[in-house]
Amino acid sequence: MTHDGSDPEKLLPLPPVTFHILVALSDQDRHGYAIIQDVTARTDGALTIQAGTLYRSIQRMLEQGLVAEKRTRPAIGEDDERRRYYRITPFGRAVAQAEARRLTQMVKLARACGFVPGKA
Amino acid sequence: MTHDGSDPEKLLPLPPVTFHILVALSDQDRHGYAIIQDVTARTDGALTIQAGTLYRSIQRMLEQGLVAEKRTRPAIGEDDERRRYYRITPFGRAVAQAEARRLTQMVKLARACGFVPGKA
DNA sequence: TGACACTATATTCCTTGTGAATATAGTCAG
DNA sequence: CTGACTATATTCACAAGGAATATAGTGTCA
Repeated sequence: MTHDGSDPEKLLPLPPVTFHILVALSDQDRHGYAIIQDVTARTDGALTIQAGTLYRSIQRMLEQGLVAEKRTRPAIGEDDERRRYYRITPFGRAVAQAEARRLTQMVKLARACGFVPGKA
Repeated sequence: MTHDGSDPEKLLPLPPVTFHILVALSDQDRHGYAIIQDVTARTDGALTIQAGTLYRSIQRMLEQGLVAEKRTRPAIGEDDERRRYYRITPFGRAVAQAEARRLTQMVKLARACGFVPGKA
C-alpha cells in the first residue's frame, strides 16, 4: 500500500480509464474481465478498455490504494479460479468523488463558453 | 495542416490541457502566455498550465487543425512583437463540443453511482 | 477435427501527454 | 543590480494508453 491516503486532490486529474474502473466497482466487486465488459456496457460501446491498459491500471490503483484485492471467493460452483476480484476502497471512493467534482467544473466551464447546447 | 478534418470523435478523450486551451480561446484570440493566465483565472488557481506543456500542446493543436495562428497584430502601440496569437478553428470548436458532450456523460455516470451529491 | 471465438490474466513495444527544469531575452520595480 | 514579470521554446524523464502477443481453458460450429 504505497497510497498516501491523505489528499484525494493530489491524484487529479484522474486518467479516464482509472475513473471508469472506479465507476465499474462503485456498486459491486468485480474481476478484471468483468470490469472491461461493464465499462463497454455503461458507455454503450463508446469506450473499450484494452486488456493491457486494464491490468496495468489495476496494478497502479492497487499501489495507490484506490482499490484492493478481495480474498473471499464466490460460491464454489460459480467460481472461476483464474479470476481476481477487486473492490473500491474508501479512499478510492473519495478520489472518485473529487474527480466527479472536477468533471462537473469542466462541464460548467464548457457551458459558460457555449460548447454545450444545454441550459445556461 | 495535418488535421483530418473529418470526425471530431477520433480525438477523444481530449487531453485536459488541450480542452482548457480551447476554452481559453472560445471567446477571444490570445497569445500563449495569456492562455496560461486565463486558465489559471478560470479555474481559480486549481490548474496552472506549465509553459513547456502549453507550447507543445499548441504545436500539436496547430497540426491537428484545432487552432490557427493569427496574422493580424494588435494596435501598433499595444503590441508585443514576441507574442504569437492563436484563434480556435471551426474544427477546434466542433472537437471541444464533442469533448464537452463526453464530459457530460462522465458526470452522468458519476451521478448514477453516487459519486456526486447533486440531483439524482 | 480443426478453426475460431470467448473468458481471463499478463507482458512488451511504442507513442503521446505532462511536469520540471532550463535557456533566452526584454521590461520594470525596489 | 537583483529579482520578478512577460514571452516563447527546448530538453529530460515519467505516466498513461493502444496494439500486439503470450498462455490457457472452454465452447461453438462446420
